[in-house]
Amino acid sequence: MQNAINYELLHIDKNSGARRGIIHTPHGDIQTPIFMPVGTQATVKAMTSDELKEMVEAQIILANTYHLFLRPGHELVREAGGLHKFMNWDRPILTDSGGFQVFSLGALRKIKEEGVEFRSHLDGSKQFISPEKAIEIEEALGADIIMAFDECCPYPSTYEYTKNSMERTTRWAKRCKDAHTTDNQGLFGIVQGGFFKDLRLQSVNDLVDMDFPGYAIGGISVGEPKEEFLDILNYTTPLLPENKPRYLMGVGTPDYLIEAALAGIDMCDCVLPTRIARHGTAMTNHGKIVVRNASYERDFSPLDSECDCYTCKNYTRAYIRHLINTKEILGVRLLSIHNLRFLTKLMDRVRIEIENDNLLGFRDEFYKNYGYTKEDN
RNA sequence: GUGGAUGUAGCGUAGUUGGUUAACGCGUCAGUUUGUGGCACUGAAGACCGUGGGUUCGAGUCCCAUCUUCCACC
Repeated sequence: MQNAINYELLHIDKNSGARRGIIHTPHGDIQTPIFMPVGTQATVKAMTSDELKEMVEAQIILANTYHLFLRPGHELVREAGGLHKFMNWDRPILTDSGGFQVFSLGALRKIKEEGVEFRSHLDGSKQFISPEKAIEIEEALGADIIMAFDECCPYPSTYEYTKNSMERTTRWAKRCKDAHTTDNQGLFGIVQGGFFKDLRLQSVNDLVDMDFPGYAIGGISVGEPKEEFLDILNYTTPLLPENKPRYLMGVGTPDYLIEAALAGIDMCDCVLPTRIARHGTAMTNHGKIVVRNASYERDFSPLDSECDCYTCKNYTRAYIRHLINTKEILGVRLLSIHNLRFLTKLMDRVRIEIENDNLLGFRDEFYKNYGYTKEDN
């Protein structure tokens, strides 16, 4: 079976582990490192496809298996012609498997070897997702990159719990691979093992033996101190094969994205830019600003004077504050455009700095402007 | 003019038979948010309880007067 997903390594930063590359997918190429906006329910909240392409310049977006399975149902999406057609997005899509919901639904689920029993957050009905079921759903959705069904351990978890969970995730990864039938989708394995290096090493080795077209690091950025995040990130990433894409799940903030790239990560995703946009916060080169605060009431300057996005070129902080405080949907849209553009632009810059072997230098410069040190969050 | 209601935070209200720091919603102010369960969550400031007397150990609560606003009647 020919791989749907192929990674082309272009350059490695001489002063760090950072790498510049291209991921070839059935819906086009992705320049890496890349930040991927999250569109859980087949929509990056408040954004049209055209806005994502023209204003944000997103190269790939995410959607979620669990949510689309519950509503509208994967069979309906299949009938619609797959996610790309359904949501009018012709660039690459990645679907998360529902593994994160094993973690985030907490009390609403029961984990067994066979799979996970969920109680639907919508109507309380019992639902069951196994590795085979997750793949069936993901194949119906039709994303370019599909994720194995895993368990994301909470922080902190005991060694024993983490080990059992990680080994089960590995068995599930094998079952996902066996269940996977399509040849136009690349199935990525997910490295677990919590905050224990020997478990991370074991997870990587077991998954690499299965030969996936790409690997993700899951189970970090779940509430741990930044130091522990960096420790596991910098330990785990170099263990992954050089000729496959590496995806760090659930990151994040500008500093985490830069650290991830430095470690040799190619892809990241996070709800943060769109979520904080909906709650009235903007990311800028000088730190985040809570634009709904009174200090911006008469601030007629753009969110970020160095930003070239649609929002910053056309609207002021005072106006966006007014929109957010009056709960006008345009406020959410303008902030979402800005925050997403801010991160895609940040990653554009990261790619250039890698080509110049200067990502470390850029990190220090960025941290200085952003107003925090390497140790801060 | 007569009778009846009404007055508690910026706004709208709750405050049992009188009993510690007068409650709630909205608003205001600030903080949180990392493979989005819900999309919000957490916290703070803000009230001489219309005013003046009185009863009582103690009054937002009871009594008297007065003012405000509203309703009905003349």
